[in-house]
Amino acid sequence: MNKIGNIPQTIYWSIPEKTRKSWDRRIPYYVRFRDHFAAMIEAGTLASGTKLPPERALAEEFSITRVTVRQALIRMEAEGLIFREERRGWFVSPPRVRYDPTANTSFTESITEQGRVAGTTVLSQQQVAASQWESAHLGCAVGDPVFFISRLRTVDGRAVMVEQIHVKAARCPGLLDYPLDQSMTGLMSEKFGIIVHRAQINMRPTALSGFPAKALGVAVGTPSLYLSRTILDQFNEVVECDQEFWRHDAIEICVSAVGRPAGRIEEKATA
Amino acid sequence: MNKIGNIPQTIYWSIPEKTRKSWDRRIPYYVRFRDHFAAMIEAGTLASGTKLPPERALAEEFSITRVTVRQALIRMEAEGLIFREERRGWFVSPPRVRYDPTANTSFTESITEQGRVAGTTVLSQQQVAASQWESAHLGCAVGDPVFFISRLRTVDGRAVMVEQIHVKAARCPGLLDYPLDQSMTGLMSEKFGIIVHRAQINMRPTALSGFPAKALGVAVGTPSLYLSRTILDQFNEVVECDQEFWRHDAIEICVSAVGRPAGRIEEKATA
DNA sequence: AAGTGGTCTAGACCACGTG
DNA sequence: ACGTGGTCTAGACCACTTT
Repeated sequence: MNKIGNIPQTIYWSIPEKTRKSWDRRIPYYVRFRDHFAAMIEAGTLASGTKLPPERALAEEFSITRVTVRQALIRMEAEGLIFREERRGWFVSPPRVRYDPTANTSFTESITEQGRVAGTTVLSQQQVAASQWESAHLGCAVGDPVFFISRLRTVDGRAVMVEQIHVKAARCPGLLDYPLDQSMTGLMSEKFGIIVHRAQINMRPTALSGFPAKALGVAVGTPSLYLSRTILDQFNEVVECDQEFWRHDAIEICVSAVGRPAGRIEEKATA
Repeated sequence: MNKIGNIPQTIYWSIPEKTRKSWDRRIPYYVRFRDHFAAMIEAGTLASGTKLPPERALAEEFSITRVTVRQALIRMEAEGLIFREERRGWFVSPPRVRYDPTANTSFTESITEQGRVAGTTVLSQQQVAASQWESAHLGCAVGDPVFFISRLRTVDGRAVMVEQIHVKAARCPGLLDYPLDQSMTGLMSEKFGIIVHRAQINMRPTALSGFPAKALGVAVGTPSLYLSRTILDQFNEVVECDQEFWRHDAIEICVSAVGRPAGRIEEKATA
C-alpha cells in the first residue's frame, strides 16, 4: 500500500524534476499518465469499478500539477477507460454492454442475456401538448396530446442512459395508467395492438448538458452517444419517438446488415 | 469589426471583474462562453468552416484566462460544434453527413447524394502476415497472407475518417493491382465474384490516438467514433474486416430496422 | 521572425458529497 | 466539518505553422 492507496506502486516511468528540455519531453506527462493507467486497466490490475485516488494525491504521486492530472483523466474519460460521478470521484469503467437498436429485444432482455443486471426507473410521466419538435417527429399538429415519459436505465446499478419517450396519445388511450418501467414495445403491442413495422434510428456522438447530464449524475460536457428512434406501426404511421442519451463509455452498438441484390447499386446510381 | 476579428460584437453578457461571489457565479464562464458561441453558430452568424480568433484574443475579449477559453473550446469540440486542426486553430463544424453502415451504398455514393464532395486517398497498401487481431477477426491462422489497405476519406476537402481494411489474400489474388481508391465492395464483387451476404457492424464512441489521430490531423485524445465491420460472403465465410475511425462531429449514423414477428421475442427468451 | 496552439506550473476559492 | 472535485487565475516555455 503506497501513498496513493489501492494502486500498486508499479511506476515504470518516473518524471525527473525540471528537465523540461531533455528526452522525456517528447511524450507529454498527461499521455504517459494515461498510458500508465491504461496498461494497468488492461492488465486487470485495476479492476472495473475501482475508485481512483483523489486528484491531489495523484498529482503529488506523479510530481505533476492537478491541472495536468485532470487533463489526463478527462482524456481517459473520452476514451472510455474511466468515468466520473459528479463530485464523487473517478472510477474504472466496466465493460461496455452490447446493444442492437435494430433488434426487437428489449433493453432489459438484452442486458440480462449478457449476464448483467438491468434496471429501469420512471423519472416522469405526463400528458403534454405537442411541441415543435414532437410535431415534426411524430407527424402531428403542434398542441396535439402527447404522452411524455422519461426513464433512467441502469446496468449493474450504474446509470448508463436516460430516455425520453414521446407517444401519440390518441393511439394509446390510458397508456400512463399502465406500469411504465417495462418494455414499451411489449406494452403497446399487448394493450393497443400496435406492431412495430419499421423504425428509423439515428445516432451521433456528442456531449451531455442540462437534463440528461443531471439525470445521469455526470458533469456537463461529458461525452455521450445520442440515439433517436422513430417507430412506425403496421399502417406505416409514426406512433412513437424516443430519444436516448447514453454514457459514451457504457455502450457498444452492434447491428447486422443483410446483403441485398447487387442490382440495388445501379438502381440508386441512376435515381 | 472588433478586436477579435470576424466575430461580431454581440456580447449579450459581460463578465464583471472579480465579482466571484455574485450572481454570475451560478453559471461557469466556460458554459456561458459555450452558450454564446453555440447561439451564434445555430443562428448562422458563424458559418461552418469559419476560423475562430486565436485563443489569446478570445481570452482577452471575454476577460477570462486562456485556460478557461480552452476548457470551453474543448467542451464545444466534444459536442461537435467546433473542431480543430492540430496547431492551426479552431473552426466551426460543417453539418454532419448521414451514413448508413448497413446499406450497400458506397461511401462516395452516399456522400454525393447529400450534395457533398467525397474524396478518397490510399495511404498504404501491402501484403502482410495475419496478426493476432486479423487472425481472430478474419478467422484465419496467424501468419496467413492478408492484404492491408489504409485509406483516408474526406468530405468537402476535410478529413473525416481513416479506415484500415483487412482482406483474406487467398480470396482476392492480385487485389492490390487494382485501383484501390474506389468501392471495395464493388471491386470484390466485379473481380472476384464475392457477394456480401451478411455484415456485422460494431460501433463505439472513443478517443483517437496514434496513427488515426495523425492521419486525420487531429490532436491526440480527440473524441471519435470507432466502427468495425466484418463482411461475410455468400458462403458465410469472413472475407474482409474494416476498421473505421471517424471524426465524431462529422457523422450521423442512420440505420433502419424492420419489424419482425412478435414470436421472435419468446424465441429468444427461451434460448 | 512572429504568432499560435500544446503543455504545464503553483497556486486559489467554491460547492457539494461524505464522514 | 472536512475532503473532494469543479472552476479559475496569471503567468511560462516549447513546437509548429504562417508570414
